Amino acid sequence: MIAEVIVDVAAYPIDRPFDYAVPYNMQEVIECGVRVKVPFGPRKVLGYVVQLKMETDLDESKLKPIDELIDLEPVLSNELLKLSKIVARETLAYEIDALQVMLPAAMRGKYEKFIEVEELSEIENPALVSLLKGRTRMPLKQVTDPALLKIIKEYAKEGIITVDTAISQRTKVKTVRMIHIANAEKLQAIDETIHANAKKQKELLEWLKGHANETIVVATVLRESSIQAPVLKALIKKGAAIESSVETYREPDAPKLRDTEVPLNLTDEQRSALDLVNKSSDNNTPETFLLHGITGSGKTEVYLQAISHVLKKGKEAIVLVPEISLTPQMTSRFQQRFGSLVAVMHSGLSAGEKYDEWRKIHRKEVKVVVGARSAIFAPFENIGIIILDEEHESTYKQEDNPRYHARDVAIWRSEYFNCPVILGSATPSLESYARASKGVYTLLELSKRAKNQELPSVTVVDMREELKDGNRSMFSVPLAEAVRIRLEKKEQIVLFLNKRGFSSFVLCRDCGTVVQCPNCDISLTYHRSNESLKCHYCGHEEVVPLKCPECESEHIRFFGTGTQKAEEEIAKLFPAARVLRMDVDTTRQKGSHERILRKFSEGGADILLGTQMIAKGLDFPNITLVGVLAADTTLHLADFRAAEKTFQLMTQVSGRAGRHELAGEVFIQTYTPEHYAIELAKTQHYEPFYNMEMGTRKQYGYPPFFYITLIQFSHEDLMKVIDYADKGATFIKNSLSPETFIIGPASAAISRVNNRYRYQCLIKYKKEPKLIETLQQLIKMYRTSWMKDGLLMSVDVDPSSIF
DNA sequence: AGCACGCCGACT
DNA sequence: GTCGGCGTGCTC
Repeated sequence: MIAEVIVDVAAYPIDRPFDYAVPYNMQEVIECGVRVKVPFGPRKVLGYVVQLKMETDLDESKLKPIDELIDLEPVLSNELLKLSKIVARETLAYEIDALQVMLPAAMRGKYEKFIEVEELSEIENPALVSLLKGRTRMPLKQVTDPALLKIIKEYAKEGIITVDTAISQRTKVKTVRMIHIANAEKLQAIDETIHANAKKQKELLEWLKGHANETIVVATVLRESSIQAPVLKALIKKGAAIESSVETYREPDAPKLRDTEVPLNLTDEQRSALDLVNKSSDNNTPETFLLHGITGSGKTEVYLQAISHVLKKGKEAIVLVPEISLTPQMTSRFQQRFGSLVAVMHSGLSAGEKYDEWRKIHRKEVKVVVGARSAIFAPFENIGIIILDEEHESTYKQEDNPRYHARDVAIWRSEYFNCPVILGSATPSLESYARASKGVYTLLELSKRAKNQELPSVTVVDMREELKDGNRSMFSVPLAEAVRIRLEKKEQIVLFLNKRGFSSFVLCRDCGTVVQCPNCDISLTYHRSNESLKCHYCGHEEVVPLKCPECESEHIRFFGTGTQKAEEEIAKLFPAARVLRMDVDTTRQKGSHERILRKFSEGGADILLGTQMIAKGLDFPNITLVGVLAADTTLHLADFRAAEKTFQLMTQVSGRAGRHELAGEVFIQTYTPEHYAIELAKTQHYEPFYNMEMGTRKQYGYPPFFYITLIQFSHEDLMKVIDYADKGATFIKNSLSPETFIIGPASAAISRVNNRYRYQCLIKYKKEPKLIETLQQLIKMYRTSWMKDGLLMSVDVDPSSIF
């Protein structure tokens, strides 16, 4: 028997299956989808069995045998193996990367070299003898002296020492030690053999007698009997109990309320949406629905009941949410409805916890997984529904290899399992809404809020007028007044500012110099906490200059605002207000996210000030005012999705206000109130924005009218990057159809990062059957020759941003 | 990617 | 004379 194995080596010529002989003793147990340890050249590596066969094109006597089976059961189903091939091809990634992304990081191979000595007496070197301490096997990394390494090499040549690579998981299965206590007669018999002096043993034995035939965790036994471990050990030796290790899970410590929530009554709109989804699931059709529901319209309830429906049929469900909204508020709702049938996967879990959640899914102990992007690869084998909440979020696109989009994977899996997909959003991506309009997806509309509350009233404040009136604060007069009123009424306020830190740049008022990063083509950001200037791209950090580095003027000023500065200004304007700041800097610690939100929900603060991360999912009854301090920050990015992102953000943020009994009010401060993304966010009507934005996209040839692929080049040498970018663009031009547009190559928006010059090239196409093949050839040229010259190139099919 | 093999300068 | 520098080439 022969196994095709994809080995854990990400390199161009290795990106294909290698054939291995399956030793006789493995033939009965080996299956596709198990991990194996195989010899590869002079070393041992981890690999995935992707195919079993009886014949090979190679000289069969040259095949090496598989060294070891790492799994007895497949960790990847045939469906996932098939999917990995597609993901690798469509995203132009290595197949090994596509395989690894489907499994928790804990299961990736950890390699450790060991030296093994057959006959210790043959080792004469005293340093090595003392290091071995009588062991015949020790980790090679314990040898630090380079001279000794050389000696080991020599011993290895002579065959006295062998070097062996151990491959293990990064994180092990957690086990607890348990004992099974013998029956009463046996305990009595042992009792009679124990000497009367052994008081502690007698004491423990009495305790054990009270628990005859039971299986108990060792730690519990010791605690409850107040006896030390050695005593128990002695009794185990005498046969009073049998000790064993039992696999267990690391329980994420989030408080779990289970099975306590019941389905809510549905509105007519929710009901008809649910009926359509259930019908498609009953008919086993792989239909994709776009659930377009305004904020507060109760999309989650539709998800919950659609899941209920498929669970009743014995099928499983995957729910994806953006990482940022994977708050306890969201996940506990699923746990309350489905109890212990839910596994949760998010970045806050440790590697071990993620691994445990994965094992629960793999063993079919749960039926629902709620998680971020990578949960789309949950190892279910009978999926009944897949849901992507906030489907427009760019976090569904992975930014490194394999650059897959969870939405594409969801649709592929739904076709395999013949089940529906729900894409849910208040502000769908243009791509999805366009597909729904064309009938590719089925559009479901929720146009009313579930509790019939009014949408909050939105006021756009023109900050140019404020400036003219002499208000140079970051709070306009109307917003400041509104804040003051809420503070008086003891209602809560959310303030949104899409920029962390303090100031965005440092400018000399005499010569106009902006302090730049020495390695990148970008200005430095001022951080108040340690009085430094930082580059957010390469990590460069320097002290704040007191004089302009160009003209030595002392008139240096900080411009732009971040959350840190906003916090200070609030303190000045409203000294009595209690403020909670929530951004990357205040949520770095594990659990701080939850802590801040809990404090706010318990009324521990009046104002929640934050970035992106407060835009979604918050649902607190007492929030009646939302203020967007600067709506323009996302609007002027050099990206075709800038307007869409801004509209989505404004709508999402506004949706935080007045979700319950109290009416909500929203203020949006901007320097460009006439821009349609802001103008139309006022009414929070999606359709007019969609129509407007579609016009722009059509005019400039962007998605959804064209597909796009972005190719980025970078090199330390400006001339070389231009040269290679030209070569690449020319190659693509010559290979693709004449209807396809090649934009560039042109310098990237940030033309230099970390001392590397950046160029990029955009491919726009409507239909391009040869795209993947062409890109494969381009990558081949890059990997076989250009890379050696110091070039870095990346290919991103359907990039989330071209910035 | 690693690792071994192989062919040329500065040291015991 | 040897140790070791990293160029080149292969991995079932």
